[in-house]
Amino acid sequence: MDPKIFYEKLFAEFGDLDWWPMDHLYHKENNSDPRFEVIIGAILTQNTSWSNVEKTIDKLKRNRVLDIDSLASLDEVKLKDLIRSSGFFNQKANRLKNICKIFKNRYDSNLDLFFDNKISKIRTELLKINGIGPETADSIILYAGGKPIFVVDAYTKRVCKRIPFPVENSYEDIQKYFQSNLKQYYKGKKLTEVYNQLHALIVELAKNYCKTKPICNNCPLKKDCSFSK
DNA sequence: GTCCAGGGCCGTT
DNA sequence: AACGGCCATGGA
Repeated sequence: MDPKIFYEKLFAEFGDLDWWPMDHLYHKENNSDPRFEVIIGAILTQNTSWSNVEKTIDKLKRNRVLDIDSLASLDEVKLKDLIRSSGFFNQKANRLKNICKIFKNRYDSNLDLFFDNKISKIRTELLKINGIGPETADSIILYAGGKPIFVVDAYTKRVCKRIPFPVENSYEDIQKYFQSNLKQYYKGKKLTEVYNQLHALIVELAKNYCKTKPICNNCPLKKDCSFSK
């Protein structure tokens, strides 16, 4: 299936989502850096529903520790308790503290310094950090850094396998496939928005139709998909 | 009670 | 390189 048709059919079904997983965070009164909230959210939401993460983010805010320096120095046992609702709290607490220490020590707690680099350098840097794999790194680059990179998640892989698209089911291959195609089709448009939008559309598709147990009946891609046949 | 959620790490083959 | 076990809570 042509990625452009794919994009357009999903857009026709779900519309302009202007989807941003941490959207609500931007409209609440708080004096913290929204980019940092995105980074923390990206770690916390690993294999975890966002509703569970919201509780944690709110808790961190209420305790006024949702900033690099506070989390870097916060007692780990206390942190585990604060993030409990996000699951995997032992490893996540450890990883969060480690990440904050890195931003504090290497970038003087200044995210401008960190994001003021080329995407490839930022990505390499992120992937070296314990607890940050490809999807988390790319989410941080796209949503916190506002830089154009296409995020591949479990939903994307599932959909790619079922349609199917002519790519191997590896992260990098799928990412390159969509990036090169979308770049070509949407010259002139802001790639950050295109990648953001397509990811949002895929999530909607996967949540509503392309579930673990797919509901193919009214799927907008029924005619294009080989899975249900 | 069971399933699943927008992963990543580590040990084993 | 690929795969399985593991980590943990909360909502459907």
